[in-house]
Amino acid sequence: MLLDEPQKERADAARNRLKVLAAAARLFREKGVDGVSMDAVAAAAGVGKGTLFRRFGDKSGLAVALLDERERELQEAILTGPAPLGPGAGGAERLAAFVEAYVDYLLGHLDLVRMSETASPGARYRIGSYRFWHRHVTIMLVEARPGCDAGPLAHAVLAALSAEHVTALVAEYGEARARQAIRTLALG
Amino acid sequence: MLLDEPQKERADAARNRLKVLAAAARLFREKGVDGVSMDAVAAAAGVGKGTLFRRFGDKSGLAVALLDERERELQEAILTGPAPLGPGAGGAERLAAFVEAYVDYLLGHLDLVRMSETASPGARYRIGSYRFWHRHVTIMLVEARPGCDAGPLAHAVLAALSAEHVTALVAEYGEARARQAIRTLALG
DNA sequence: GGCCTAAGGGGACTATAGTCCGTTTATGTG
DNA sequence: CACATAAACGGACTATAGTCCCCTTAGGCC
Repeated sequence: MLLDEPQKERADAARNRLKVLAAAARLFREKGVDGVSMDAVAAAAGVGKGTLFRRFGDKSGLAVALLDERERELQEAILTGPAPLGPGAGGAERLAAFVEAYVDYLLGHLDLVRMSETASPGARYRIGSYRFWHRHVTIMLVEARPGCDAGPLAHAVLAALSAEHVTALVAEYGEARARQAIRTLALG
Repeated sequence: MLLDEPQKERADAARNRLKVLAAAARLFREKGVDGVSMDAVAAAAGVGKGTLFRRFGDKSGLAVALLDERERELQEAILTGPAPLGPGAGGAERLAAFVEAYVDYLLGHLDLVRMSETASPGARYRIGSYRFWHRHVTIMLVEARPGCDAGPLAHAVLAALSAEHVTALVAEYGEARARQAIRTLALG
């Protein structure tokens, strides 16, 4: 028994998972996130639709899997990286650093994040990483603004960081001004 | 030529429009907004699918049409009603009154608003009423917080009022605390 | 009233997400 | 190595949003 595989995954399953991720990444790059159907992903990966859905649940699950590595980097940086994003700085400063880093991440993968958040109603709030961001922002807010109702306020901050909202801001004001506006928000 | 019908609508078209709205309102009330297909609406109204889509564009268009009357009431109250919602009060006070009134409207029709905002990607920002709310909030912010970047900030306030976000807040904290949190937000 | 035309009507058709279930296969066990 | 079994596979099937285009009809005009 290998210690780094707590949940055993059958060899063919692992192979197919990699084939699907590679095919999906390539298709999305070539044709854009919209304009690629799940059938097309399955065909390009050389697997059946059943396999695709069994493994990733739905279209947003596929997007989440493709974003996974980038998300983990950001989460690592928050948990154990250098200040001000990581531990060591004050709540307000860490919060500002998080928003900055999250916007970088978001603008680099806007379409994919959008797909992960909007594929099904309420999908955004069920993704594991959303709960991570929410928890982090809540803790930073408690430190930065003692006495505020941090839980709901953290949701509001994240609402301004939703792919849907940021997409609209970028379309209306351009990337630079949109970024500045979001930055201002988190500090206010 | 009737003066209150600037765009002439044929008699059969008007009849069918009313039949569809009545059938949709009934079905949504009986079975919930999810769980009613456009086919079902067309069948219940006794019209073809083509007619349904020709008239309302898509599912979010149907939701918008059903919400139209309530929205217009709120818009009237803002434009010509008594203060503090209508003209006469200061920007901060009017903004708070708007948020309060909007949350009332939203919680009363959460599923329908949600459908109008999420039926297609970016739908929310294309609806006429969104632009009305945005314009109003922007003007109130300019008055309440001179020098702020009011346009993007107004979008952020409205992001916290999206059906998706409010649905999540209500699910997590209950209606009373969610309402209080949103109220606090707009003032902060 | 009869005609003409543009708007309206309707249902077959397409595209796509997601489900179901009979078949295949990887892998542990004797 | 043969076998058992649980997991994985895959493609036919369903549900539903939205499109297309041919047919019907309202209503202006003589």
